[in-house]
Amino acid sequence: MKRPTITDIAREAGVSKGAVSYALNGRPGVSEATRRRITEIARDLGWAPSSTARALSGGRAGAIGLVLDRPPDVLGVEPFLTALLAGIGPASLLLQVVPDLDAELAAYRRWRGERKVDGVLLAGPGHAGDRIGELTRIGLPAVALGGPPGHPGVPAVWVDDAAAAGDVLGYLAALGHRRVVRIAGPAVFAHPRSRAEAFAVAADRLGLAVARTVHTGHSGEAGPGAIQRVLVQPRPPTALLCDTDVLAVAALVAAREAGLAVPGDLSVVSWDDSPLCRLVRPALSAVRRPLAELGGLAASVLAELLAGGQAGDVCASRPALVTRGSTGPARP
Amino acid sequence: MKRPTITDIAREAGVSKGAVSYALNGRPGVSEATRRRITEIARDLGWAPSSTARALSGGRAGAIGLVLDRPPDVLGVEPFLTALLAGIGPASLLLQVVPDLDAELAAYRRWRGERKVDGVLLAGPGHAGDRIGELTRIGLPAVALGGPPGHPGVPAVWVDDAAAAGDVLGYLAALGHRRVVRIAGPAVFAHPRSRAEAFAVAADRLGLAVARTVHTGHSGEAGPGAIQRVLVQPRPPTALLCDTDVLAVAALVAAREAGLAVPGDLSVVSWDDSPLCRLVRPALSAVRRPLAELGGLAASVLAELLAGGQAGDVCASRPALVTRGSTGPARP
DNA sequence: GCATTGGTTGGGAGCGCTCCCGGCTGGAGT
DNA sequence: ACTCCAGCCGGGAGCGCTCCCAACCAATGC
Repeated sequence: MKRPTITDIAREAGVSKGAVSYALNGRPGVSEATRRRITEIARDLGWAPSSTARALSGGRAGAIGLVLDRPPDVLGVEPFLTALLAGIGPASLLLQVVPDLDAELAAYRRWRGERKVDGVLLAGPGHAGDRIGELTRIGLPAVALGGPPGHPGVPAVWVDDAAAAGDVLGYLAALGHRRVVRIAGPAVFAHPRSRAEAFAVAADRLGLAVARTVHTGHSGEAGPGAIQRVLVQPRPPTALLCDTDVLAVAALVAAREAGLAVPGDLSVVSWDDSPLCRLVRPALSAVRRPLAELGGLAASVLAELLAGGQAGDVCASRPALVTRGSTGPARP
Repeated sequence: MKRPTITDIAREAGVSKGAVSYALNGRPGVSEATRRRITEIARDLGWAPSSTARALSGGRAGAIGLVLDRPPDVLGVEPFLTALLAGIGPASLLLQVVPDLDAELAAYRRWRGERKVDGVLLAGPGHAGDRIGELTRIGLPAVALGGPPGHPGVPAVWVDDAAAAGDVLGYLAALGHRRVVRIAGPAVFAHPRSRAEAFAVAADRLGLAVARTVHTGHSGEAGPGAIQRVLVQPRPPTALLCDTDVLAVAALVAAREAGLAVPGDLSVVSWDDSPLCRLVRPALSAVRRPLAELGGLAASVLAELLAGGQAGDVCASRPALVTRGSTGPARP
């Protein structure tokens, strides 16, 4: 019950290994008749290419890597991971979870040294430029998920935050909201500065009275406290735009504890949709980002980069605003 | 800037490739002095073993696989995934997300055919026995995460549900609860039947008046509705034990809509801890399963299985009950 | 009829590693 | 001083594939 190799096929077909290799890889060098015959024999024998042998010979590993840098309590990474992975599809994705940046870089170095992956996807909240710099020094091709764009050699694949911010603020402004605060947290697959800019630009265009951004810590507990402080200040916002679904739930909790009705006194929008948004009451209005598409794009851009093509930054399709029960007209 | 190979090291050290191989793999055949010299040169040259070459030669891929069978709306898989991965550590883990069982089996077959992985971790809610059967037919060594135990050739690694059920029900009984309903959902890395039995046995031992299990659908929306029906029946339960954190949040929502106070009228326990449990109000009492440990155990059991050892079922350390605000004395 | 061309095909050298086999060396035994 | 048995080490085959090179073939152009 040994697995067949191209040598077996060659012997069976009465040709050489080389011919079989060319035939099965669909490249020129064999006649159409021979190719068909070889293909047929390969199918009959149940042949499948040995990825290890191919990798050794071709110098490519045939896999890409993704390291999740996960300080223990950063929330909200997970729901997106599966969407992303679903988008990547059947490409071989080597995954590793590490506690900090050093371990992340060590993982890249190890993968590079052992030739386990051909390239990596850069993910997670707040990937600073130095991470990209170190990565190019290591010599691993990479694609940055969620930006930042404009980095030479490391194409970014991201979701259009400007469009999302425009949609959300436009919707809120139409409901009469004039004071909107953004709660910034550890958003995944999104570049924090890009969101900040998008928010500021959209607010400016709409002429909102207040459009601040409040940063919460990265810990799980920091969210509710920071939000509560925002809500009890003089002239509090009438709407909150939260970077993650978990922060939005925290906003719901904080509002209830401050005696504010949602959406009567306060509207809440999550800048990330998830099953959790549908589950809570009131259900959260949310921006649905095309994460599966993002994953697919990232994989194909990386593939093009590996093939030697000059891959550039690419933006996924426009995110959609899903309105549910957590948003309503501003109290006059 | 070519990467060094053992041939380079051999030339540098004035020995043969074979000696270098033995020296660097710590196996007998070279003297201690030579070994040290070779090791030093390898370090100076920045040598790292090529996993592909090693895989080709050794017949081993050096990676294990995990397929997530994810019908679009099954909730609650994600938070555990990262914990599990963190536990697996630096072992190479090939991950793929597929839409259904057929695709899952196809992925196994492909991995097997291309020799991409040496074995797989079986995960996800409700892995039926036929999945295991098909897997052994494919010929891929596997370890079942969360059970079921007692399957020849496919060792199970699981968390002690019986202990958890005993702890939770003992705690609730001590608070005066006599009617407890378990809300069963798509729990991950847990065998559903094992939980059902554990729950029944523990309830029986404590002599509880009511200890039913109510099954919700696998969809995200089915949870709240089913829970609501449980709460409005005559002689409703005074405590709910929910299989997942998301179901527990759904219980909180349902209780509020039914006008029940938590924990005044109803206690809620989540049979899975997560950051979400800490975030909501009241914070959810929960069973904390040692998932990182589970991941580590699974990886080591699989490694032993691959090494030819006769690996048996193994149970992770006892889960801990974390009490928070969602549980209190039963209303008399 | 002969050299030239373009398309096929066979042969074989790697890719970097593991592991077996046989030759070499040293020290102990007589 | 000679044999003998270890322990070390060099040499090389093999893993399954890719890809280069040379040999071959038929058809064409003169």
